[in-house]
Amino acid sequence: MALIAVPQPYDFDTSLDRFTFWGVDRANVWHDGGLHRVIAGRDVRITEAPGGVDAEPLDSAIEATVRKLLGLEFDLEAFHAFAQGEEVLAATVERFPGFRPPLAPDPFEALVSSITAQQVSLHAAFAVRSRFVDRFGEPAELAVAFPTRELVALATEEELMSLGFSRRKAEYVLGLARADLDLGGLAALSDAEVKTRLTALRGIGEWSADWFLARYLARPEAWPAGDLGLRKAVLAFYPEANDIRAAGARFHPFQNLSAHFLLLALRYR
DNA sequence: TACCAGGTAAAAA
DNA sequence: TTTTTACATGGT
Repeated sequence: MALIAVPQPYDFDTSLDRFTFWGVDRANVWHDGGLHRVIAGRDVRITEAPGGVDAEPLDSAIEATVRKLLGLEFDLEAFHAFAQGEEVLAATVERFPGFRPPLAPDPFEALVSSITAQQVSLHAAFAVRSRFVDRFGEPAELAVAFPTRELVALATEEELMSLGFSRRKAEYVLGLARADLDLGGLAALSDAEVKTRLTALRGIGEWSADWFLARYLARPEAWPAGDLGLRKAVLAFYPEANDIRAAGARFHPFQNLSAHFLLLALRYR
Protein backbone atom coordinates (compact mmCIF):
# COMPACT_ATOMS: atom_id res chain seq x y z
CA MET A 1 0.00 0.00 0.00
CA ALA A 2 1.10 3.51 -0.71
CA LEU A 3 -1.44 5.40 1.35
CA ILE A 4 -1.26 9.11 2.00
CA ALA A 5 -3.62 9.98 4.82
CA VAL A 6 -6.06 12.81 4.19
CA PRO A 7 -8.21 14.32 6.94
CA GLN A 8 -11.69 12.88 6.64
CA PRO A 9 -14.13 13.31 5.15
CA TYR A 10 -12.42 13.78 1.81
CA ASP A 11 -14.48 14.13 -1.37
CA PHE A 12 -11.95 12.94 -3.94
CA ASP A 13 -14.10 13.47 -7.05
CA THR A 14 -15.46 16.91 -6.23
CA SER A 15 -12.11 18.17 -5.00
CA LEU A 16 -10.33 17.15 -8.19
CA ASP A 17 -13.04 17.88 -10.74
CA ARG A 18 -11.30 21.13 -11.52
CA PHE A 19 -8.82 19.12 -13.59
CA THR A 20 -11.56 17.93 -15.95
CA PHE A 21 -14.41 20.40 -15.65
CA TRP A 22 -13.08 22.97 -18.14
CA GLY A 23 -11.33 20.59 -20.52
CA VAL A 24 -8.28 18.41 -20.80
CA ASP A 25 -5.22 19.20 -18.73
CA ARG A 26 -2.34 17.17 -20.14
CA ALA A 27 -0.23 17.79 -17.04
CA ASN A 28 -2.96 16.55 -14.68
CA VAL A 29 -4.69 13.72 -16.47
CA TRP A 30 -7.87 12.11 -15.24
CA HIS A 31 -7.91 8.46 -16.28
CA ASP A 32 -10.00 5.54 -15.10
CA GLY A 33 -11.01 7.12 -11.81
CA GLY A 34 -7.57 8.40 -10.90
CA LEU A 35 -5.41 11.47 -11.40
CA HIS A 36 -2.08 11.11 -13.18
CA ARG A 37 0.70 13.64 -12.86
CA VAL A 38 4.41 13.49 -13.53
CA ILE A 39 6.30 13.97 -10.27
CA ALA A 40 10.07 13.69 -10.11
CA GLY A 41 10.02 12.33 -13.65
CA ARG A 42 7.60 9.52 -12.90
CA ASP A 43 3.95 9.08 -13.83
CA VAL A 44 2.19 8.97 -10.49
CA ARG A 45 -1.35 7.60 -10.28
CA ILE A 46 -3.44 9.04 -7.45
CA THR A 47 -6.64 7.23 -6.50
CA GLU A 48 -9.19 7.30 -3.77
CA ALA A 49 -8.46 5.03 -0.80
CA PRO A 50 -9.95 4.49 2.66
CA GLY A 51 -8.61 7.24 4.91
CA GLY A 52 -6.89 9.15 2.15
CA VAL A 53 -5.46 8.53 -1.29
CA ASP A 54 -3.28 5.90 -2.82
CA ALA A 55 -0.26 7.16 -4.78
CA GLU A 56 1.76 4.85 -6.97
CA PRO A 57 4.73 4.96 -7.13
CA LEU A 58 5.46 6.72 -3.86
CA ASP A 59 8.55 8.04 -2.12
CA SER A 60 9.07 10.97 0.23
CA ALA A 61 9.54 13.52 -2.57
CA ILE A 62 6.47 12.31 -4.41
CA GLU A 63 4.47 12.35 -1.20
CA ALA A 64 5.42 15.97 -0.53
CA THR A 65 4.20 17.01 -3.98
CA VAL A 66 0.98 15.00 -3.73
CA ARG A 67 0.25 16.61 -0.37
CA LYS A 68 0.75 20.00 -1.95
CA LEU A 69 -1.35 19.07 -5.01
CA LEU A 70 -4.27 17.94 -2.86
CA GLY A 71 -4.16 21.07 -0.72
CA LEU A 72 -3.47 19.23 2.50
CA GLU A 73 -1.90 22.33 4.03
CA PHE A 74 -5.31 24.00 4.30
CA ASP A 75 -6.80 23.95 7.78
CA LEU A 76 -10.26 22.82 6.74
CA GLU A 77 -11.37 22.02 10.26
CA ALA A 78 -10.86 25.60 11.37
CA PHE A 79 -12.56 26.85 8.23
CA HIS A 80 -15.58 24.65 8.78
CA ALA A 81 -15.99 26.12 12.25
CA PHE A 82 -15.66 29.63 10.83
CA ALA A 83 -18.18 28.85 8.07
CA GLN A 84 -20.92 28.22 10.62
CA GLY A 85 -21.14 31.97 11.06
CA GLU A 86 -21.85 32.61 7.34
CA GLU A 87 -25.08 31.23 5.98
CA VAL A 88 -23.84 30.70 2.43
CA LEU A 89 -20.60 29.05 3.53
CA ALA A 90 -22.36 26.91 6.12
CA ALA A 91 -24.74 25.56 3.48
CA THR A 92 -21.92 24.88 1.05
CA VAL A 93 -19.80 23.14 3.66
CA GLU A 94 -22.77 21.01 4.61
CA ARG A 95 -23.35 20.05 1.00
CA PHE A 96 -19.65 19.41 0.27
CA PRO A 97 -18.11 18.50 3.62
CA GLY A 98 -15.20 16.74 1.95
CA PHE A 99 -14.24 19.39 -0.58
CA ARG A 100 -10.62 20.47 -0.35
CA PRO A 101 -9.23 22.82 -3.04
CA PRO A 102 -6.29 21.38 -4.98
CA LEU A 103 -3.20 23.50 -5.56
CA ALA A 104 -0.65 23.98 -8.31
CA PRO A 105 2.47 22.21 -7.00
CA ASP A 106 4.82 24.26 -9.18
CA PRO A 107 5.16 28.06 -9.28
CA PHE A 108 6.01 28.31 -12.98
CA GLU A 109 2.99 26.17 -13.81
CA ALA A 110 0.80 28.37 -11.64
CA LEU A 111 1.90 31.55 -13.37
CA VAL A 112 1.80 30.22 -16.92
CA SER A 113 -1.66 28.85 -16.22
CA SER A 114 -2.78 32.27 -15.07
CA ILE A 115 -1.39 33.90 -18.19
CA THR A 116 -3.24 31.46 -20.43
CA ALA A 117 -6.48 32.20 -18.54
CA GLN A 118 -6.25 35.97 -18.77
CA GLN A 119 -9.26 37.44 -20.57
CA VAL A 120 -10.39 34.22 -22.25
CA SER A 121 -12.77 31.52 -21.08
CA LEU A 122 -11.31 28.65 -19.06
CA HIS A 123 -12.32 26.32 -21.88
CA ALA A 124 -10.08 28.24 -24.24
CA ALA A 125 -7.35 28.53 -21.63
CA PHE A 126 -7.28 24.78 -21.03
CA ALA A 127 -7.04 24.07 -24.75
CA VAL A 128 -4.10 26.42 -25.25
CA ARG A 129 -2.29 25.24 -22.12
CA SER A 130 -2.67 21.60 -23.06
CA ARG A 131 -1.10 22.23 -26.45
CA PHE A 132 1.71 24.07 -24.64
CA VAL A 133 2.24 21.12 -22.30
CA ASP A 134 2.29 18.66 -25.18
CA ARG A 135 4.72 20.80 -27.15
CA PHE A 136 7.26 21.61 -24.43
CA GLY A 137 6.67 19.06 -21.68
CA GLU A 138 8.37 15.72 -21.09
CA PRO A 139 5.85 12.91 -21.63
CA ALA A 140 5.60 9.99 -19.22
CA GLU A 141 3.09 7.16 -19.47
CA LEU A 142 -0.21 9.05 -19.31
CA ALA A 143 0.58 12.53 -18.10
CA VAL A 144 3.12 14.99 -19.42
CA ALA A 145 5.47 16.86 -17.10
CA PHE A 146 4.68 20.56 -17.11
CA PRO A 147 7.31 22.32 -19.25
CA THR A 148 10.36 23.49 -17.36
CA ARG A 149 11.21 27.13 -17.10
CA GLU A 150 14.63 26.41 -18.60
CA LEU A 151 13.23 24.81 -21.74
CA VAL A 152 10.54 27.43 -22.25
CA ALA A 153 13.18 30.14 -21.95
CA LEU A 154 14.66 28.80 -25.20
CA ALA A 155 11.37 28.97 -27.12
CA THR A 156 10.36 31.70 -29.55
CA GLU A 157 7.31 33.92 -29.71
CA GLU A 158 6.31 32.28 -32.97
CA GLU A 159 6.37 28.80 -31.43
CA LEU A 160 4.08 29.92 -28.64
CA MET A 161 1.77 31.77 -31.01
CA SER A 162 1.40 28.61 -33.10
CA LEU A 163 -0.14 27.03 -29.96
CA GLY A 164 -2.75 29.74 -29.64
CA PHE A 165 -1.04 32.31 -27.44
CA SER A 166 -1.51 35.91 -28.48
CA ARG A 167 1.74 37.71 -29.25
CA ARG A 168 1.36 39.61 -26.01
CA LYS A 169 0.91 36.44 -23.95
CA ALA A 170 3.81 34.77 -25.74
CA GLU A 171 5.95 37.71 -24.62
CA TYR A 172 4.67 37.34 -21.07
CA VAL A 173 5.52 33.63 -20.92
CA LEU A 174 8.98 34.08 -22.39
CA GLY A 175 9.65 37.04 -20.10
CA LEU A 176 8.57 35.01 -17.09
CA ALA A 177 10.72 32.04 -18.09
CA ARG A 178 13.76 34.28 -18.55
CA ALA A 179 13.17 36.59 -15.58
CA ASP A 180 15.74 36.89 -12.83
CA LEU A 181 13.35 35.92 -10.06
CA ASP A 182 13.52 32.89 -7.78
CA LEU A 183 9.91 31.69 -7.90
CA GLY A 184 10.41 29.06 -5.21
CA GLY A 185 11.90 31.67 -2.91
CA LEU A 186 8.67 33.65 -2.90
CA ALA A 187 7.28 31.24 -0.31
CA ALA A 188 9.43 32.96 2.32
CA LEU A 189 7.85 36.37 1.73
CA SER A 190 4.71 38.07 2.98
CA ASP A 191 1.58 38.21 0.85
CA ALA A 192 2.18 41.88 0.05
CA GLU A 193 5.83 41.31 -0.83
CA VAL A 194 4.96 38.38 -3.12
CA LYS A 195 2.45 40.55 -4.95
CA THR A 196 5.01 43.33 -5.32
CA ARG A 197 7.62 40.98 -6.77
CA LEU A 198 5.20 39.24 -9.13
CA THR A 199 3.42 42.30 -10.45
CA ALA A 200 6.82 43.79 -11.29
CA LEU A 201 6.91 41.15 -14.05
CA ARG A 202 5.30 42.16 -17.32
CA GLY A 203 2.12 40.17 -17.79
CA ILE A 204 1.54 39.41 -14.13
CA GLY A 205 -1.11 41.76 -12.76
CA GLU A 206 -2.93 41.77 -9.48
CA TRP A 207 -5.36 39.03 -10.52
CA SER A 208 -2.56 36.62 -11.44
CA ALA A 209 -0.62 37.45 -8.28
CA ASP A 210 -3.69 36.87 -6.12
CA TRP A 211 -4.29 33.45 -7.64
CA PHE A 212 -0.61 32.63 -7.12
CA LEU A 213 -1.06 33.40 -3.42
CA ALA A 214 -4.27 31.38 -3.34
CA ARG A 215 -3.47 28.35 -5.47
CA TYR A 216 0.29 27.94 -5.15
CA LEU A 217 1.17 29.39 -1.75
CA ALA A 218 -2.17 28.48 -0.12
CA ARG A 219 -2.16 31.76 1.77
CA PRO A 220 -5.27 31.83 3.97
CA GLU A 221 -6.10 35.48 3.28
CA ALA A 222 -5.63 35.48 -0.51
CA TRP A 223 -8.73 36.96 -2.14
CA PRO A 224 -8.70 37.34 -5.96
CA ALA A 225 -11.12 40.23 -6.02
CA GLY A 226 -10.51 40.90 -9.69
CA ASP A 227 -11.63 37.43 -10.71
CA LEU A 228 -14.73 37.36 -12.86
CA GLY A 229 -15.88 34.01 -11.50
CA LEU A 230 -15.47 35.13 -7.89
CA ARG A 231 -17.23 38.38 -8.72
CA LYS A 232 -20.20 36.45 -10.11
CA ALA A 233 -20.25 34.15 -7.09
CA VAL A 234 -20.15 36.99 -4.56
CA LEU A 235 -22.90 38.88 -6.37
CA ALA A 236 -24.99 35.72 -6.65
CA PHE A 237 -24.96 35.11 -2.90
CA TYR A 238 -24.48 38.65 -1.61
CA PRO A 239 -26.46 40.83 -4.05
CA GLU A 240 -25.98 43.86 -1.85
CA ALA A 241 -22.20 43.72 -2.23
CA ASN A 242 -21.00 46.56 -4.41
CA ASP A 243 -17.27 46.16 -3.88
CA ILE A 244 -15.84 42.66 -4.24
CA ARG A 245 -12.56 43.56 -2.60
CA ALA A 246 -14.30 45.04 0.41
CA ALA A 247 -16.59 42.01 0.60
CA GLY A 248 -13.51 39.90 1.27
CA ALA A 249 -13.20 41.42 4.75
CA ARG A 250 -16.30 39.49 5.72
CA PHE A 251 -14.37 36.23 5.28
CA HIS A 252 -11.23 37.21 7.16
CA PRO A 253 -9.03 35.32 7.97
CA PHE A 254 -10.29 32.58 5.62
CA GLN A 255 -10.66 34.52 2.38
CA ASN A 256 -8.89 31.87 0.29
CA LEU A 257 -11.03 28.92 1.33
CA SER A 258 -14.12 31.12 1.30
CA ALA A 259 -13.40 32.08 -2.31
CA HIS A 260 -13.00 28.43 -3.27
CA PHE A 261 -16.24 27.43 -1.58
CA LEU A 262 -18.14 30.34 -3.13
CA LEU A 263 -16.89 29.30 -6.57
CA LEU A 264 -17.88 25.71 -5.79
CA ALA A 265 -21.33 26.83 -4.67
CA LEU A 266 -21.81 28.81 -7.86
CA ARG A 267 -20.66 25.95 -10.07
CA TYR A 268 -23.09 23.48 -8.54
CA ARG A 269 -25.93 25.92 -7.94
C1' DT B 1 -22.61 35.28 -36.97
C1' DA B 2 -21.64 37.67 -33.33
C1' DC B 3 -20.43 37.97 -28.61
C1' DC B 4 -18.43 36.85 -24.30
C1' DA B 5 -15.05 34.68 -21.36
C1' DG B 6 -11.79 33.46 -13.97
C1' DG B 7 -6.79 40.37 -17.56
C1' DT B 8 -3.01 43.23 -18.81
C1' DA B 9 -0.22 46.78 -20.66
C1' DA B 10 0.12 50.46 -23.56
C1' DA B 11 -2.01 54.17 -26.11
C1' DA B 12 -5.05 57.96 -26.10
C1' DA B 13 -7.71 61.42 -24.02
C1' DT C 1 -4.65 61.04 -14.11
C1' DT C 2 -8.36 58.38 -16.17
C1' DT C 3 -10.35 55.99 -20.10
C1' DT C 4 -9.98 53.18 -24.17
C1' DT C 5 -8.07 49.66 -27.02
C1' DA C 6 -5.80 45.29 -28.81
C1' DC C 7 -5.43 40.75 -28.01
C1' DA C 8 -6.50 34.95 -30.02
C1' DT C 9 -9.23 30.94 -28.76
C1' DG C 10 -13.45 28.14 -27.77
C1' DG C 11 -18.29 27.73 -26.57
C1' DT C 12 -22.96 29.30 -27.20
